[in-house]
Amino acid sequence: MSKKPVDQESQSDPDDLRTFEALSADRRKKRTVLEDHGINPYPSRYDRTATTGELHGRFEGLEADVFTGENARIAGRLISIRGHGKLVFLTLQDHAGTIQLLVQESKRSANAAIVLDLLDLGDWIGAEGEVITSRRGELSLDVVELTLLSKSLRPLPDKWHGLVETDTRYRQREVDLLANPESRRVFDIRFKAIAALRALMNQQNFIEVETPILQPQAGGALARPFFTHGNALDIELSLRIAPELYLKRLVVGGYERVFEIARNFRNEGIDTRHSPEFTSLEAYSAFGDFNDGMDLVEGMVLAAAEASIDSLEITVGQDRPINLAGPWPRRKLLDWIEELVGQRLHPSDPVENTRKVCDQFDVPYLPEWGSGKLIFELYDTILLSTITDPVFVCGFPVEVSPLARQSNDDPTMTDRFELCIDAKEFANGYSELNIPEEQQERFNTEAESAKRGDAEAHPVDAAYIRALEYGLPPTSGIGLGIDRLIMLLAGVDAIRDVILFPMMRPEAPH
RNA sequence: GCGCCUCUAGCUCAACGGCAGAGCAACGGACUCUUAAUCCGCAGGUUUCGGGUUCGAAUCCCGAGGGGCGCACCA
Repeated sequence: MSKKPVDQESQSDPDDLRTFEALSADRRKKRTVLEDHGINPYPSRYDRTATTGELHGRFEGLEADVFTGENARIAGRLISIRGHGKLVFLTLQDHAGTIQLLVQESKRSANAAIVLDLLDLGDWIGAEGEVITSRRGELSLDVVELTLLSKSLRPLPDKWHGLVETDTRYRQREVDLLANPESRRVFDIRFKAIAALRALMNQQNFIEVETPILQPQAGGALARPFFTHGNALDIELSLRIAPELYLKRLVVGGYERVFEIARNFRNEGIDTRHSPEFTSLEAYSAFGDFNDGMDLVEGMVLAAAEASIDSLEITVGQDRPINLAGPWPRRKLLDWIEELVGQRLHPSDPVENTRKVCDQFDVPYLPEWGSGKLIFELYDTILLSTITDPVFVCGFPVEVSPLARQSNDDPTMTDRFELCIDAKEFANGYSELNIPEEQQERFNTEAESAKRGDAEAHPVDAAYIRALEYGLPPTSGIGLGIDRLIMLLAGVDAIRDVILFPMMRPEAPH
């Protein structure tokens, strides 16, 4: 053995390496030193007297270099340190925002000096002192006492760039939230919008209910479900794809106005606008029809916008301005299609004719689809993409609406609408089909397509038919896609940016 | 499912066939008004993983894994 390896060995002393392990070890070591000073790095509680938001609210507009004479105790995460020898500036972040701590050697306690010396970015701390403004005029706490509330053992992301990698942002949302203000902004919009929707529904006398997520048979929408197994009953269960059928059974039971903010699960593709797990708000209201549904949806979206962003002007992505100002136009689907393709189409048309139009516009189709489904495909591919500002598209073929009531003047069409904004569907609603025999027939038709291999056909639901036989009043039903609404309000393009913990492949073991 | 792109220090990014670098964070030091503080110093790497080509690979090729974006299905 030569001398060289010995030198290398001493240089690779773990204490000297600045690898992640060493960064973390530094912090553990500081924690130990704190304990040596008799300081508990994980105290059980802290009495704060104010939040950053309260302080900024109360003392906004003070001149520079003001001593208010008022003491405060605040708590939060340490996100920045700017040292000047005997004077140190800290930035503390709590749920409401940030505030500057000014720690002067001449003012701080002996304990505060020890804690200050052993702090790391990311630590949770409590600070007590006088509310002042700095010479530059920034509201600050002139710190007398510093308390460590919880030691952070991992280094924070770059304070300027934050956490950028989408993979890590989604997998470790807690880090994304603590490091990226933009991410917090998006979720604040989400929580405010949902709270506003709840408040609106309560105010309109809707009862909030909960219906099964584990169901013997998933219905209420056309989608592929997830399956699981229930051990106790030894049965196969589906995760719900929509709460619709159970909610209408509650209307049968006498709850005239019900709604549910429902997590739905669909075993389908993941992309920027689809998540296997997503949230919808469905509401059912006895004695109304689909026109009432449109009124309700418009009110919901406007209330959510007002509460969360206080604006009806939105820019989505880089450059897609949307104006939410109502009232929103209500346009008949068949009229609009006629404008786009240059001829009047109808579900009762011979299917060859409708196929010809689809060919003309490069809209692909399957041989078993009738004219109604083909018209819907034309809507989905060539009409939807032209929409920017909100519009209700009204009147959909029976063939693609197995749970909607037939129009009074046209048995091949239903009283159904979709709300479209920015080339996406946001809400769906209709006058509910409440004639048991007719519903049974619709189910039978769906069962036939299932037999032909359509994995998304609506299953026959005997319990639902039985419920209808007890009598469902005329009912207006709507479903609003919450995630897409939040995307719109926050102006983001990816559904995973509005879901706290989106579904990801499990992390690879190290 | 198919195609394209991507993975480099804890974080954000360079280097694109020729010694693996910077900023932030860290560590040591100076500093009582900074706020992306500043200044001096020091350190930090299995370039996602496994093969291959080459005198030489972060770089080129093949494969695996993670992620992203399109297309298809769906809301």
